[in-house]
Amino acid sequence: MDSQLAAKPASSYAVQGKRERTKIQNRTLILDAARQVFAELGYGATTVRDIIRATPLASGTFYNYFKSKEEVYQAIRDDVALQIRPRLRDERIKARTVEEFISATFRTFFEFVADDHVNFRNIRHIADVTRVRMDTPEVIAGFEELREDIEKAIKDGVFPPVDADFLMAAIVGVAFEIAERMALRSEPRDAPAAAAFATALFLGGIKALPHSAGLPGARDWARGSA
Amino acid sequence: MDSQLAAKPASSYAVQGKRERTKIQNRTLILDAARQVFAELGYGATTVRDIIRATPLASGTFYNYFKSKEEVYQAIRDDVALQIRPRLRDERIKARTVEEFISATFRTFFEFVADDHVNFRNIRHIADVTRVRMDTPEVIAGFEELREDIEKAIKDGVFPPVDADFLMAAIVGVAFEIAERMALRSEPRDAPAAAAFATALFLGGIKALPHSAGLPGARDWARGSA
DNA sequence: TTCCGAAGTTGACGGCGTGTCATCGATGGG
DNA sequence: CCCATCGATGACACGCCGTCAACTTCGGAA
Repeated sequence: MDSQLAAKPASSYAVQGKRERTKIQNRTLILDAARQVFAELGYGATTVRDIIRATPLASGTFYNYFKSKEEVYQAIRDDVALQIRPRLRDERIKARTVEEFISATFRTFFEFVADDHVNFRNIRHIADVTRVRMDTPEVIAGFEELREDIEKAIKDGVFPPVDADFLMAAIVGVAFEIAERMALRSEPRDAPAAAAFATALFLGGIKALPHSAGLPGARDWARGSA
Repeated sequence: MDSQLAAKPASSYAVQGKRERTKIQNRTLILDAARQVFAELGYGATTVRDIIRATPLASGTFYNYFKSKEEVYQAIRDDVALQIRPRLRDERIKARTVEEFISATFRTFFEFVADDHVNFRNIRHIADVTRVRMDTPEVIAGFEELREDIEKAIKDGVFPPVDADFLMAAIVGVAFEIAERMALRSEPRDAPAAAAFATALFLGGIKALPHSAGLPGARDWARGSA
């Protein structure tokens, strides 16, 4: 999307023209302001105007970078997803046992969340009472990576033949919901405790899961395509 | 659309004054229109004006019943929560074993979701790509009921002494996430399969959970009160 | 039956956020 | 040094928001 790979010929690698630099700077300006304002007002109450007002830019400029506040939010979430997905995948690929697979997944996730003081915590702490969770396509892609890795682990005999789709959903649900509870508890965040809990739950649980030999009906995840 | 029912005195017992009847009717009119419009446009894109336009009422009337579209949404969600909470609680109170507790919880929940063609499915099927989940106070109260019941079960020796808060979060996370996957799969909804999966996971998992004798740090759920 | 105060509905209005676009200043290749 | 192009700017037209004075309807009292 953005990127420094403008690949001029043999140029030194970071000194783009002023045009490109301002572009990156403005985008960053908007994203930082958005994080700030989302945290202050909550996602729902925030307007595009609130965001640009927290910026030296003019209102029209916003629309050169994003179509709406939703898109800004997605960009922020996608940032996080793109940071954490490779780490998770690396850990899972290394796993040779169920224990390693599950434990690495949860440890990585909860450590990341506990360390992340910018995105996760602030944005989810919405004003008033209602909670909101929004999964962007990039995040959903992370879920599907997890499912694929589970399917591969089953094929390799690391996992018993369970319903990979449901297992993925269960892991995701537990990860997010416990992360929320962990964040609610007083500082400092005890990521290892959260990881230990979730890991134990699944290690014990997976053994007990129904072995779906043929995965009846589990193959047809209705693709989003309407 | 009314008229000859003017007969007041000798009528059956539920015929309140016209004032009260219209009030109920208007509220219902708005809620039904909202369900409709949310399903059509998605929650985010819907405006209060869209809702009243799907109604014979004037825009000002809306605000005699709700403060905002958020409040309408909450009312819809709360309806669902208030329907399902007593059922869940009844089932859990009857439980004499871990197995009964977990199994009843998931069966009740997934059956409810599978049967509910009005609220759950339509509203959650937001346009485009992003998914949204919003928990109203009434829903959150349901979560806390579950936690209380777990705590009671621990005290009664039905459950091992685990972290009730995390266990509640895990159950909630799995329930919602698997419900979503179940809804994505092709008709008909296989609630028993979903319930079987989730139940097995937790039955196996709870045995393996760390026995938090003193629940270090688990006592201080930061209350929402700011 | 008639009357009147209270309850509730109506839609126009001022204020604000939205997304667009003509204008203009800055940039950088020739 | 010049000027074509890129992108920032902010005014504008439009629509939604929440309010409120005027009006309609209801129902109790005489």
